[in-house]
Amino acid sequence: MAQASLRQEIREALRQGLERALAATQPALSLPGTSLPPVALEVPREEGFGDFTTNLAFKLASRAGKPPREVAALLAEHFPSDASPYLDRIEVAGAGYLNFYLKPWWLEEALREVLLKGEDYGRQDLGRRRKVNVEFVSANPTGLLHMGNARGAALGDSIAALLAFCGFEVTREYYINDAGYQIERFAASLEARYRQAFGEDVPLPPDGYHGQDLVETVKRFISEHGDRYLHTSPEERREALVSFAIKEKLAAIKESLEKFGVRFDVWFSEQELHASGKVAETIEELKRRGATYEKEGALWFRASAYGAPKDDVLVRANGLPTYFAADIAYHRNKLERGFEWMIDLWGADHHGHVPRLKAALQALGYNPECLTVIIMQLVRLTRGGEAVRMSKRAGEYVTLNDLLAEVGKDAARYFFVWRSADAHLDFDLELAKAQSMENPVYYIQYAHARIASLFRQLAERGGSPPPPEKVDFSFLREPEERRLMYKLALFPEEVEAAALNLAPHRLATYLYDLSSLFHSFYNEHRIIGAGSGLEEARLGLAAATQLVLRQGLKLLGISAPERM
RNA sequence: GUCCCGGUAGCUCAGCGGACAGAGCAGCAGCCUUCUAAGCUGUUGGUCGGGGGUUCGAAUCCCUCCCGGGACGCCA
Repeated sequence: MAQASLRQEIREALRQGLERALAATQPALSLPGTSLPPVALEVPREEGFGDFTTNLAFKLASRAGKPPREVAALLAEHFPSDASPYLDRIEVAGAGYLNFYLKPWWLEEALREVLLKGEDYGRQDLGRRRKVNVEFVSANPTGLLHMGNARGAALGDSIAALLAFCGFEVTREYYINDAGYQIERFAASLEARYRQAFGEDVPLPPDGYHGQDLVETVKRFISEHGDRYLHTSPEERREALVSFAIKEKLAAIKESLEKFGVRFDVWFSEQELHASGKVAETIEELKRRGATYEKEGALWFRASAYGAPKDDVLVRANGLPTYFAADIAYHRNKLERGFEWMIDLWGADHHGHVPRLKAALQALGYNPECLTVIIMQLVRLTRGGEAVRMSKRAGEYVTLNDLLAEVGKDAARYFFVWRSADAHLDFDLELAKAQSMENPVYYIQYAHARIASLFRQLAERGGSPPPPEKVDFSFLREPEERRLMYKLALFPEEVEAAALNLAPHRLATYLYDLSSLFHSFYNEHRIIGAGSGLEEARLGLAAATQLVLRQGLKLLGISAPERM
C-alpha cells in the first residue's frame, strides 16, 4: 500500500496546524466560521521563500477588515508549536505571505526516503482503487494512425499510467468504430478496388477511401479468396471484404501502438454494441424519459433541454441509429461496467460533441461530471521550421509508423506530451531526431545514462553503492546538492498534480528540470573520489536521481538507457 | 453568424488570482590533463494581442475588439 511521502506528511501536518491557528485567531478576527477559505499550502515559486507558503492571510484580510500582513502575523503567532517537528520557523513576508521554513535535515531524510522506497517512491493512494476508464485513440479501423491519433496515444497512455501510479484502478480502452456510414464508404471503396483488380472499370465512390493501401489489402484478399466474390451478392461481397480489411487494419494499428509502447486492456467494438441491442435499448430509455422527439422522419435527442446548445439526431430517417446514439449507449455501458470516472481523449474537431454527450448522460439520470473529455489541439509537423504538408483526402499523410521510423519511440512519446493538450503542437522532426543538448529527450536520458556510467566506474574500481541506511547525507551542503535534493523531494507532489490535472506535460517539464539540476551538480562536483563520507552521500544522491528519472520516464513510456 | 482552442522574449512553449513574468533554442561571453563537453556557467532580450472592468492584488477572472487554428452533417 502506497503511503504519502515525507514532504506530503509535513504538508498535511502544517495544514492542520494552520487550521488550528485559524480557529485560535478567530476571536481576534471575528470571522464567520462557516465560509472560511480552504487552507492550502503551496510550493513557493522562488528559492528563499521557504519550503511551503500560503496566501491565507490575503483571503481573510478583507473579511477581517485588517491588512494582510497583520492577519499573517496573527496566524503565525497562533500557529501551534507542536504542529510538526520538522518546522524550523515561520516568516511573514511580502504583502502578507506566510512562509514556512523546515529544519535543514528534512532534505536528508527525504533523500533517504527515495532510496528506501525505490520504485515505489512517489506512488500514492489518491484514487483509493476507484475505477477509471481512459478511452483514447479510438481511430477508425480504415487506415493507419496519424499524428492526431499518436498524440492521443501518448497522452492517454501517460495519463492512465499517472492515475494508476496514484492509486486509481485504470482501464485503457479503445473504441473501434467498425460500424456506420464511414464503414459503408470503406466497404464500397474496397468493393470498387476488388472489381478493378479483375479489370472492371468501376470508379471509386466520390467520398470513398482513395489510399493505395486498399489496393494492397484487396490483393491479399484475392490471394486468399480469388474471384469468388465477383459472383456473389454485393452485400455478401462487401461484408467479406470489409471484415477482412478491418481485421487487417486493426492488426496494423495494434502493431503500431505496440511499437509506440501503448497497450490497451479493452478493445470495444461499436458493431458488437449494436448487435447486443444496447444501442436500441438506450434509445428506448431516452424515449421513455421524454428526452426525444420526432422531426422530419428522424428521432432527435432534446439536448438543448439539458444545457447543450443544439439538439442532435439519434435515429436517421432511414431508420439507422447515428454514431451519437451508439456513443451514448457506449458510455452508459462503461458506467454499467462499474467505472466511476470516464476520461475520453478527443481531437479538437469533435469538441462540439461534448455538451451533447454530457446532456445525454444527464438525461439518463447520471451525473455528467463522471465524464471528463480532454480535447486535444492539432499537431503540426515541421522540419527545420517548415511545415510538412499532407493531404488526407489523397490518402497521403504521415503515419505513426513513419514517425517511429524517423525519430524513434522515445522522442515521439516525449514530444507529444511535453505541451499541454490545449496547445497546438509544433512537432519539430529535426529537433526530435537531434542527438544533442537541444533535444530535451536526449538531455533527460543522458542524465540517466551518466549516472549509470558513474556506477559502472565505481564497480570497476571495486566499489558498490552504499546502503542508504548507513549514509550520512549531512555531508551534502553545496547549493547544487541541496537544490537537487529539494527537487527530488517534490516528485510525489508533481506526480499528484500531473495526475489530478490530467497533465503529463507537467511531469515532462519536471524531468527536464531535474536533469538540468543533476547536470549542474555533476559538472560542479566530483563524486567518485570526493573523500570519505562525501563520496557515499553523493553516490546516494546520484542513485536517488536515477531512480526518480527512471520512474518518471516510465510513466511517460520512455526508456531510461544505461548508456548512450 | 454561433461555439471551442490559442495569441507571453527573435522562435517553440511553461505559468492560469498573489511576492521583481520563467525555460529551452537562437544571439553574445566563457569552461574539456578530471566520473560521458550528447554537459556546465554567465549574459542580452518582454507595454504577457489591444481596450475597458472586477479585486487589496490580474498574464491569470469578466466584457469587448483584433489576429491565427478548429468545429458547426440524418459523417465519425
